[in-house]
Amino acid sequence: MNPNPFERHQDIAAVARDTGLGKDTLRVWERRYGFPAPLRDEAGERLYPNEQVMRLRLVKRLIDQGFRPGTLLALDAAALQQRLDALAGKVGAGATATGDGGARPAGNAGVEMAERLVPLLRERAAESLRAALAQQLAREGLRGFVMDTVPAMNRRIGEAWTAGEIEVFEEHLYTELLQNQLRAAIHALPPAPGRPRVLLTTLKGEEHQLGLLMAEALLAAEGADCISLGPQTPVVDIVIAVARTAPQIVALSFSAAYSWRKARDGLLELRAALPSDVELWAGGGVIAARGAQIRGIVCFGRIDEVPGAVAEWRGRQAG
Amino acid sequence: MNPNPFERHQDIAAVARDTGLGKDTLRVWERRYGFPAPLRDEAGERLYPNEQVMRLRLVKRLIDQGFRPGTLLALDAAALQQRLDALAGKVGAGATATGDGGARPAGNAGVEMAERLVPLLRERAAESLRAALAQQLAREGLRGFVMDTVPAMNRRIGEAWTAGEIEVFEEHLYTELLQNQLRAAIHALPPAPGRPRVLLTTLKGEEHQLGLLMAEALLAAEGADCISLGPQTPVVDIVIAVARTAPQIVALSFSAAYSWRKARDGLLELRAALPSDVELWAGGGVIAARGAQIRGIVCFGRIDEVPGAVAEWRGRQAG
DNA sequence: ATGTCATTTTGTCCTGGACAAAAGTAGAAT
DNA sequence: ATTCTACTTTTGTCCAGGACAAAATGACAT
Repeated sequence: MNPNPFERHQDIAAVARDTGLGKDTLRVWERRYGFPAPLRDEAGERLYPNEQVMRLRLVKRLIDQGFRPGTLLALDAAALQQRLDALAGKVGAGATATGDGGARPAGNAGVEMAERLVPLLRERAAESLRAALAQQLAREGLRGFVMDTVPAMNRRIGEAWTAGEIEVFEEHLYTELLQNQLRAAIHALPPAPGRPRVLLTTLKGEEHQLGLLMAEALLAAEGADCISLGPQTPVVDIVIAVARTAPQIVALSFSAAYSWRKARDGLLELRAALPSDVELWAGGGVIAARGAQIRGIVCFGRIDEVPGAVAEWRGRQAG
Repeated sequence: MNPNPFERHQDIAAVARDTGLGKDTLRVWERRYGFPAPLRDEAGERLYPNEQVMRLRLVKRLIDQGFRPGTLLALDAAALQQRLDALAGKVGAGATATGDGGARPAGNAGVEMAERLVPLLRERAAESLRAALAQQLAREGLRGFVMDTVPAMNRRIGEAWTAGEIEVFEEHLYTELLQNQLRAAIHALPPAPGRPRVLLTTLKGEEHQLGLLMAEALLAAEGADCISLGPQTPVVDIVIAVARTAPQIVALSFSAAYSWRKARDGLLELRAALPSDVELWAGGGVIAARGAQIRGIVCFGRIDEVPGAVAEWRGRQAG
C-alpha cells in the first residue's frame, strides 16, 4: 500500500510498543549482540526498518516460549521462523503462553473460525467479531469451544501478530472479547453448585488470564463449583481464600514464559501451607513443557486432560 | 496497617506503574525541580517514600486536568489538594478526563453506588461488582445511570486512586466492567434504527473511550442510530466512514488532557472535509473547559445537554 | 476570535558504565 | 534420578547528565 521505504521506519517508542520489549532492552541488545541495528535520523535517533521489527517480533515470540535472547539474536529470520514452526509442530507441547492448549489437531470448525478472525480485527469490526464468537460458542458448546476452537484461534492470532498482520491493540481486543464470551458462558451455565469445588488463580507474577479462564470454563462445564480469584494472587492470600471457601481442589495456571523455578517453588510453598486433603492442580505452558512430576501436585500436560481428571476425582471420592 | 516506614518505599519502576508517569520523567523532574527527591538504597537506586508517591499522584491527576508540571511541582500536598477541590467544586466544569460529566450534583442513588465501589474493588470481587453495576443500571435506566451514577462513580474512583486507596489495576478493572455494562445496555435497547444517525469516535491521540461510550449510551437511549468507530480514528478514516454510512451527525469526544489546539484544528479539518449537511458535535473535557464556540460545530459543556440536543435536532428536521 | 512566529516548557532520546535479579551449571546429597 | 546448594553467566533495568524534538505559551498582527 505504501511502498516508500522511509515510511516503514519506526522510532524506538513505536518498536517498544509494537514488540512489547523495553526501550532499554532494545538499546542494550544493540550494544551487546549487534542486533537490532537501526538506522539513524538527522538527530541521531534510532529508526528501525520494518524488516528488523519483523525479526524482533519473532524473537519476542520465542522468548515468550521460554527461549533466551542470547541464543536467538544471532539467528536470521528464517532460522527463527524454523524454531517457531518446530515448536508448533511438537505434539504434546502443552498449552503455551497464549493458551494454545497443546498441539491438538484442531477440528475444521476451529480452523475455519480462526481464519475469520484476522479480517474482522483489521476492520475494527468489534461487534461482528463478538457475534461470531458467540455464535461459534453456541454451536460447539462450551467444552468443544475451549478445547478446539480457542486453541486454534490463539495460534492464528499469534502467527498474525508475528507476521505483522495485526497490531498489539488488535490482539488485546481479541483477548478482551474472547474473555468476555467465556465469562458470560460460564455465568450462563445452569447453576449446579456441584462438586468438586475448585478455587482457581495464578501466582504472583503470572499475568496471563486466558489459560485460567479456559480451565475455569472446562471445569464449570463439567459441573464443578468454580471460584476464581483472578490472576496474581500471593500465596498468603490463596491460603486465606482456601480457609474461607473450603474447596476440594486449588487449580493454578502458568504461561510458558513463567520461570520453572518460581513455579515449582510457589507450588511447593502452597502445598505445604494448604491442608493435605486439598488437592493442588497445575497446568499451562511451563508445567506442560517440563512434563513435570511434582510430589503432591497434579500436573496437566494438556488442557483436554481436565474433563477426565474431574471424572477421575469423582470416582475417587465415590470409592 | 503497616506502620513500618521502610516497607513503604517503592522503586522507580513501581512508582512509574503506580502513577502512570515515565521513568525518564521522574528522573528529569528530580533534576529540574528538585521533586520528587527519593532516598537511595545501598546500590544508589531511588527509593520513593510513600508520602512522595501520594504527592505525585496528586500532581498526575492535575496534569490530566490540563495543568502543567512547572506550576505544580513546587506545591506541597495541601496546595495540590486544594486545586483539585477547587476543580471539583467548579460548576459547569464539564466532563473531565475520566468523564465525570460535569459538576452535576449527583443524586443520592449515584453517590450511594459510588461509595460501594471501593470496598468491592479492594476485595477483588469482580463478580459482585458486575452484578451491582447491572442492578443499578436496571433500576435507574440507561439515561439516569449515565447522567447521574456514572459521573459520581468516576469522581469517587478518581479520589480513591489519588488517595492511594486503590491501585491502577483496580481502576482498570472498574473501567472495564463499566464499559461492558454500557455496551451491553446499548446493545440490549429495542432495535429502533431511528434518526438521527450518529457516527461516534475520538480523534487520533485521544485514548479515553469512556466519555465516548457515555455519549453513545445517551444518544442510543434517545433512539438515535449510533455507529461507533471506537477511539483514535484519523480524520481521513472518519471521512471514509461518513461516506459509507451517511450519518446526519458526527460526534467527537475529548478528555480534559487533550490539547485544545489539536482539538480545534482537528475539528476544523474534519469540518472542512465533511459535507456541510453533516453536523459535527463535540464534547468532553477540553471542549467544556473552554466554553468553546467554534463556527460550524456544536460544542457541549455538559454531558446532560445531549438529550436536549437530540430533541432540538428532531425539531429542526421536522420544521 | 484566529493566524503566525519566537520563546519557553516538557518529555523523550542518547551514551556507556554498572549491577541486581534471574537462569543455567556442576557437584554433593538424599 | 531428582533435589539442594554454591558458583558462573546471562539479562534487564538503573544511573548520570547532556541534548534536542515536540508541544505549549505568549506576543503581536489581522
